[in-house]
Amino acid sequence: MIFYKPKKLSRQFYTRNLLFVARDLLGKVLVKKSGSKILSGKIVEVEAYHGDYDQASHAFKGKTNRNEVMFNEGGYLYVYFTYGAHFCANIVVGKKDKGIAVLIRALEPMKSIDVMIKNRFGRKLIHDKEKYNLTNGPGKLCQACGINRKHNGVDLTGNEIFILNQPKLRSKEIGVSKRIGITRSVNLQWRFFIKGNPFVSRR
DNA sequence: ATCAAGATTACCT
DNA sequence: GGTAATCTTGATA
Repeated sequence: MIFYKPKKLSRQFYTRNLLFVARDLLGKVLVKKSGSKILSGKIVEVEAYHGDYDQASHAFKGKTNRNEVMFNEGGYLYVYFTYGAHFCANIVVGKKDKGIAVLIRALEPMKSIDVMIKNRFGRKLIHDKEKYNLTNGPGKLCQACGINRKHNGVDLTGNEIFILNQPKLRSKEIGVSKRIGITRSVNLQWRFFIKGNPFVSRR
């Protein structure tokens, strides 16, 4: 039996090439401390956004009040509010002032699932299949984990929110597609997901 | 000051 | 598969 001791991802992990970081984030474990509880989930779906030549990126038109965290160096959390209702969480990637990030689109819940259920629905699960509706979307996973505007700019090398390393996936385990819900730069194949995972937002 | 768009979701047929 | 809900933001005047 081989034991794999998960270690927190370092600054160095995040400051690499965007598409490498995006793919490598699949299978890693997002951890958020919430009072005495520790919430966690495996990252099963992500999308890459680049500030320079990607018109779908919030950073494409340069730095604004909303997106300024995207211009940090890699390893910070960029959280934005959209459609009057939802927060979405991104991992800032690359060097300072680049405006590069990876959107976390879906998690497979692991720890404190009871808290996620309460955050999402305010009640216990009625149908067993509802567990697949907890964190299978960028807004849903933020609601489940209690991620909101006050987490914008959090340093992922700190202790409040961080990501644990896991063994790298084989490329045959990773699916690739166009990104979802955008209207510009739609042809970039910058969505990555774990093939066959039931918590991915769209099958 | 006003306005249109939005990296979504839930609910409808 | 279609669409209403809801409000912040950035752009324009």
